[in-house]
Amino acid sequence: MNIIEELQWRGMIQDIIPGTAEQLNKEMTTGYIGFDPTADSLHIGSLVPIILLVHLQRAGHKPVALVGGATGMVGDPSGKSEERNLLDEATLTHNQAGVKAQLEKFLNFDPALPNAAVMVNNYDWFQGLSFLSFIRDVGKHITVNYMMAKDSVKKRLEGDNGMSFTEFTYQLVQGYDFYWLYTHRQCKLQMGGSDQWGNIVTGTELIRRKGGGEAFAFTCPLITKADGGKFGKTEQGNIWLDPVRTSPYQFYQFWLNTTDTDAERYIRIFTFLPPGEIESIISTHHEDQSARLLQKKLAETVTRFVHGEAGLEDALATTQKLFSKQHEPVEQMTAEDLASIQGVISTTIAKGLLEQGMDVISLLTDTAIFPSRGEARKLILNGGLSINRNKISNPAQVVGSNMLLHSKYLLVQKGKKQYYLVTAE
RNA sequence: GGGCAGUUACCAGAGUGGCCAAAUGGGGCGGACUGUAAAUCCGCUGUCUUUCGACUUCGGUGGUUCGAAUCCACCACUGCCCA
Repeated sequence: MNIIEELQWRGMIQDIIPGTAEQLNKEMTTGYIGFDPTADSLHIGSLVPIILLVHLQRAGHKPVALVGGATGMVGDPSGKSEERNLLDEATLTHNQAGVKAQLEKFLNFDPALPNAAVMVNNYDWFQGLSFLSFIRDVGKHITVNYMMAKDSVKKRLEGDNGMSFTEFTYQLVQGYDFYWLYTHRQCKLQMGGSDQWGNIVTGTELIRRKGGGEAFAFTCPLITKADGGKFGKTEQGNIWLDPVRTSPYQFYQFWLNTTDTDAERYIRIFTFLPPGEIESIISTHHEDQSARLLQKKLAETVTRFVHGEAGLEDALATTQKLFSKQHEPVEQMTAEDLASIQGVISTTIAKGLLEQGMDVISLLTDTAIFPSRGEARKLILNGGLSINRNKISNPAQVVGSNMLLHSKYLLVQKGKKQYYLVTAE
């Protein structure tokens, strides 16, 4: 299986320019993907492009990770129904640094390698480029008709939010990136999400018209959920790659909660397990779906990839403590068990308050487990709240220090899966 | 510059003087059932309050009125069309 065949098997190729596979078989090829610095951490959605670059490098090609310092200033209209807000320069600089630091963990930048990964920032070549020379040297080669035919543009013209000139220009800006990398770094391949196809093709077009060169590209389908919901979102918000924002435990839980149908697709996309192994895991899973072997393997593998062995161990240990003996009394957990729970949202409360006894609702809002008293009350009335695995059904319930486990902890559950550890101090 | 339309809760979108904390749908959260799955059914979804109820909200600011999301004036923003 060559790299393209493998990626096809994994369901990671949506559109592809003819000749791409041949180019990759022919010689070591430099390929790039752009990352937008819209936040100071990448999230799970960016994992796919990262994985594409890793596949590329594993196949012996040279990956280039482009941080979009310049494109981030413009705003990509692809897939957006509204004009984006522009980020200020300070935020962008900060975000670029964060994104860069994360990318460094996944690719091998060792300069001794012939196909060492490289990181570039398109701000470097845009910063000195004047508006006039851009429209003369770049804009001249692409017609407005061509640009308007793009889906991302068409949608916005049809919708009622309009589109600024700035966003309209985006595809040229990104197209120029490809051209620049083609001429300066012999980069012949661009990859990306399928929403990038239009931008990518503008790049290959520019390379062809302006330099008479040939460039290649393919895109990966956007990751969806079987139920049509947004991928990568939970009650807590986005799933980030930064362990400070999303702990390894929460990250692991995200994957573990994947539905059966999604898990079969995800394990191909998000892990590097060889096809044979994936097929055998899937068939074992079909024999006994309740064992959730597939989800466990997926969660384990992806967590290890992103957070390393130590992060995975924390995630597994916490999962074990919280879910494996769910029906046993919580008193069996030792103080060490509780103290070492990693990654669960934890808060503190003054011990004095508990000694006097406080009502549950105040406890829940004081610890920020709930933003409002009404919401806490409603959840209790709906039967969704437990403390120390005992359901609380009375909103007026008083919590005293006698409820503290090892005279220090309270294990609060919002629903079945969301745990909070409250420490009295 | 001119004309027209619009701005409502997380989103979409009703409401056009009191019955409006504001229909409906989606999303979200919770419960039951399960396998920390799916499907299904049920509840909740502005803040405070055990309940009654009180308070803040319908782009902004003023005004008319006993009473405004609803009427008027001005401002801001957005879209469409004409120049």
